[in-house]
Amino acid sequence: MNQSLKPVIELDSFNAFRQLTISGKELLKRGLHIKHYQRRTTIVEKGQTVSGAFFVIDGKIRVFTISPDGTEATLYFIRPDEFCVFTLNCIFNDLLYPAWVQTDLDTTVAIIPANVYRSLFQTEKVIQDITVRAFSTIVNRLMTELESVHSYNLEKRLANFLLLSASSDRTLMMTQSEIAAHLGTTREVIARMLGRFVKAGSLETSRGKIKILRLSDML
Amino acid sequence: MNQSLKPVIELDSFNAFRQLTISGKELLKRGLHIKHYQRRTTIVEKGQTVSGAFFVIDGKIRVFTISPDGTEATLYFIRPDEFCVFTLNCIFNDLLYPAWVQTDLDTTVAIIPANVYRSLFQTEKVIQDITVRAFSTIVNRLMTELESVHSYNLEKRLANFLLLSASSDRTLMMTQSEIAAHLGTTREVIARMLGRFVKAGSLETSRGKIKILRLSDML
DNA sequence: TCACTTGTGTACCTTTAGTTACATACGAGC
DNA sequence: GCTCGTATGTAACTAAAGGTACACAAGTGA
Repeated sequence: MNQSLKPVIELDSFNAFRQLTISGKELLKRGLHIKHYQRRTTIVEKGQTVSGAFFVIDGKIRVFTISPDGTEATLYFIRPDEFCVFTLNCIFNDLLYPAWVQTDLDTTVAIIPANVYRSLFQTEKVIQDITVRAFSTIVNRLMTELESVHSYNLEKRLANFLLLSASSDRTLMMTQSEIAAHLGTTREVIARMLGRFVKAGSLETSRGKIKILRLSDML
Repeated sequence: MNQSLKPVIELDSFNAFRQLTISGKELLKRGLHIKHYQRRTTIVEKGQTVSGAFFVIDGKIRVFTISPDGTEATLYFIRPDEFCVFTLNCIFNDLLYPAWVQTDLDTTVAIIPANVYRSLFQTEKVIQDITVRAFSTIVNRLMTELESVHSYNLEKRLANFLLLSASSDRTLMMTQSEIAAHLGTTREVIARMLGRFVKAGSLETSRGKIKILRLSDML
């Protein structure tokens, strides 16, 4: 593969990286790795050492925990143009990765080696800003999630999840098992709740697909 | 104003602030406010605008949410020498404060106005490092909390909370209602579980006080 | 000492969520 | 159309946690 060309092309397409100084760009270019993963690939496991900062170029990544009994629960998603904050965390504090990571779609990731990222953080204002903004975002997401876990019952959280996950045509291509994994519960419970929503006329379900009809009744 | 002396004294007692440049120290000194609060005082409410970065000098602060039905749940504590990350978050993103804050003990707080903090962040390496470290810490705490909420039942979380909160003599001066507020549940539930622990010989309880006898049986 | 506030113990009931166990439905590929 | 793996629907049961209600105990202060 002619990978040598690719990083350069990719780099210029991000506002963030375009604002680097010349020497910053040089440094970054030398260290950067681009990786492609297929949908539903586990790319990091809990306890793994982290080689660098993960930056999502394209696709979508899911960060989740697995409890002792095996049920998963999504902590947050990483979308294009975002850093995986846990990798930043590991880099700055020399920690092991604290969760599992899976691609949710076909995904392209840029990996900036730890020492390169730390150097850039020292000297490049853009990187400092991006870092702080990334941490900010994730703190908000985690807090919101924690708050909603303790404030709302599963039905409300499910409704909320459906609304947030639905595409613009109010459709959601996802199986009940997948939904259950996001919310940290089991398939049967989701089936029961979706059943109630269907009975109330709020949803239509079919195999691997949910269509939202009336949002108002759900929340 | 003869307040000008106080910040200087306080300032020098922190490693972090001692490492500031001369101009950084000047800037900080001009803007810094020191505030004292009594134990159990609500110092920030959700939705409030935040004037600056809160730094705990002495005492202990509790950051918590309140759900629609009125039950509280502790998100995390802030101890001496730590920043309140949510205030940093508000400062960098111009947000309203997302939770409630109460002093847990008599507490002294340094408040660095938003614009001063942002300036310092631009130029002072120490502040950049402190900021990132503060964010790191909180991301870890929130993630751990989220993980344990979804992985463990209330009894295990209670046991864990007791062990972490107990002083070195394995004693905890706290009422059942307070414990309930930390874990986001009700007093009765805590009473029931403590009752079970007592029956099992793991604890001794008296009014406003819990003594841990055998930790091993609890986890 | 006595009234009062605050904290504790506990019994009973309800709701919510997780578990077990099947029956059935869909749809891609032969 | 038929087959088979995967997805869904659902009923019955269990467990966990919250809610109600009240008795009682331990300090507090007039």
